[in-house]
Amino acid sequence: MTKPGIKDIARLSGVSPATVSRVLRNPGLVSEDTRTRVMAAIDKAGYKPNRFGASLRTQKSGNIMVVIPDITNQVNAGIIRAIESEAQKAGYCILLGDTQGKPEREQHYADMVNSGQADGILLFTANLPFSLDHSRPLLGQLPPLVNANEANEYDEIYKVVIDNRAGAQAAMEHLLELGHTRIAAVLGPLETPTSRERLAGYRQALEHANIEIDEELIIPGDYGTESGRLAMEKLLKLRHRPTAVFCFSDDMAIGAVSVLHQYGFAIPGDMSVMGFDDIRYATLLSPALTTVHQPLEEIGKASMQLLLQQLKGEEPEQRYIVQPFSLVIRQSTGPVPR
Amino acid sequence: MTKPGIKDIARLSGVSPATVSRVLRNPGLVSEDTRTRVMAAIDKAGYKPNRFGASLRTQKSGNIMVVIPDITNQVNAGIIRAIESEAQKAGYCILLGDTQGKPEREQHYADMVNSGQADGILLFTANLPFSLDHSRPLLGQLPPLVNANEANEYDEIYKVVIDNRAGAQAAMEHLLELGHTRIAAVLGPLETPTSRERLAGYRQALEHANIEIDEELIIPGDYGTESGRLAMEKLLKLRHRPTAVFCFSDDMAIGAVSVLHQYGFAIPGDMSVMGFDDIRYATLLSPALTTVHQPLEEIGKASMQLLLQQLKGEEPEQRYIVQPFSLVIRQSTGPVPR
DNA sequence: CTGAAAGCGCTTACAG
DNA sequence: CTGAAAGCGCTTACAG
Repeated sequence: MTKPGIKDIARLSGVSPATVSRVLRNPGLVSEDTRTRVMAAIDKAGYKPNRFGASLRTQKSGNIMVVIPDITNQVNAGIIRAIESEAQKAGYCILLGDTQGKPEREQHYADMVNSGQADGILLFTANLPFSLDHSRPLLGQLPPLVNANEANEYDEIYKVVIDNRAGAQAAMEHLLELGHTRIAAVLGPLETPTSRERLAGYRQALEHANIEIDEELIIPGDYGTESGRLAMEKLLKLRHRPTAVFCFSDDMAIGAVSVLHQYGFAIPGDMSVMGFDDIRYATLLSPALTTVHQPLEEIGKASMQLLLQQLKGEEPEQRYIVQPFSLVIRQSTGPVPR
Repeated sequence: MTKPGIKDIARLSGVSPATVSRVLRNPGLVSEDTRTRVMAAIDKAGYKPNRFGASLRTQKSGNIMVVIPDITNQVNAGIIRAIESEAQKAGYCILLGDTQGKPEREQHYADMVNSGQADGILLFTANLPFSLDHSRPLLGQLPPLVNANEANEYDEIYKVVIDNRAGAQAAMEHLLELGHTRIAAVLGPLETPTSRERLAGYRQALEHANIEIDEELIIPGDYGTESGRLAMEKLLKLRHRPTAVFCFSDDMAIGAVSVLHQYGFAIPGDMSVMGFDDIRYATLLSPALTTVHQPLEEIGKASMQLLLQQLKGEEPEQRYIVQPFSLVIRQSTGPVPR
């Protein structure tokens, strides 16, 4: 028999299709005797319920859309891994949407939720690709949705984040304690609240230390390795160079380090380098990278749980889940050279 | 109106649901006049066809299952990115299945194709998670399927690969030309044909050069950074150390390099290190890693195209697509120390 | 070029 | 505990 259907199983086990369905969805409603008989037929025939029929009836796809700017990014990939694992446990599948940073693709993936292909959406972007009527409460207009590791401007939206400002402050305090006063910052995209928060932490730490902020030391970046390289090239051309640089991502730190090595500078002898993220490679660099650790697995898990609660129709008690960061001091930072 | 259906659009534009469907699926069959009227209604109402209804009728999900052992791996992630992009262009969505190396999860994801949730499957693993009757031709028993970047034992199965043996040989020849004769190999998992091919290339190159193979220099590994570290620890303990090491992945090379740095060895002064993959970070290491470049984007594209052809019911003319590798010589390899 | 009708494979409220 | 029936939202062969 090719591809048995629910009717085939019903016939094989001498019950109605309704009962077969119950055995699968709601076994408690069926007598044990019937249940074993039906299960035997299902196993024997290798029956897999066709999801379309069920989905059409229940209007649930069993899918979750994950929208991400770049899957090759280690931070994103680490979070997705945890998300996927949690989703699988809960019986959901992950639909992957790599936007490559393009808003129209974001839109396209958001539409899949509208067309019922996914029951909820996990967003790694700051942008909210849904048309909103701002005069009405936001939550009623949106599908089950969680922002993972990237905040957005709407307070009402469920999100899982770390305290980026405090993370940046902790990083800066470490550098300040080492005696650095000329500390450069290599930023992430300033459209993202995450990056703005880190910048706020940077400024705040310097202000607390009564160090005047030199805007020349604040270099734009996009979290990518190449922008770290470019930023370091710029910093090295300055007449009055910094003695430490705080990169808002490990990738940028890796780029910065490669430029320093290229020109023969010692790290941290000539310049200290601080990253952010603690990706898998951070500890393997030479020197091993001092950085701010983000708990990717926990962020992924918590995001999924927040979404799962919404999917069940529950109202999660908190809109924000803040995961703890930690400062990981390795070998790329050291005392000010003199 | 909440969530307009095809009937709503039909009523709004004064046609039958059948015609609305035609406008969307097969506009050529509809008069221009009707088409514009219907399109206007669709736009106005913000109608998105519900995929379940269509899927149930057509028995096509519009999804492609991608089964991958580890999404955080840079090689996999790079290929997926291209796959996702191609899939999107062709109107397909990607269902992501990270198996975390567990066969039961592989099985689970393969089942989604059986239950109709995906129309085809892209496999990054050597294993074939389908029950097969080996007395019958293989292809009739399988859904549309492509092996991406990892071969398996079945010749009949569509796959996109590079010539791993030749890649390994090219790597070895480079080291041999530099005068190395004691060259260690750090292997990938030997269940995978990919890794076995690379090992064959390693052996072949040494044989061609009339160098006796020292089995002590062949260290098992799993492509991960940690196994690269472990392998290098072992090699350094040898009484008669190698002067070069060929790691079957960049990740292992990165691990090996970190151990060499840790103990103060110069690269390539004391030991040359060769990788395989050319991940994004290879060029940023210090020293920049000499490695075998795999064209990830092309592999992803070709895999998707091979799958798309099957999905259209075409028979692709070739079962194998072999993508070109290239040897990228950077700074981590140099002449034998003396 | 268009419409009426059948049916894809399930689930579930209803009745018994 | 179980069955008959309705119906989820589409698509498409058929008829005109």
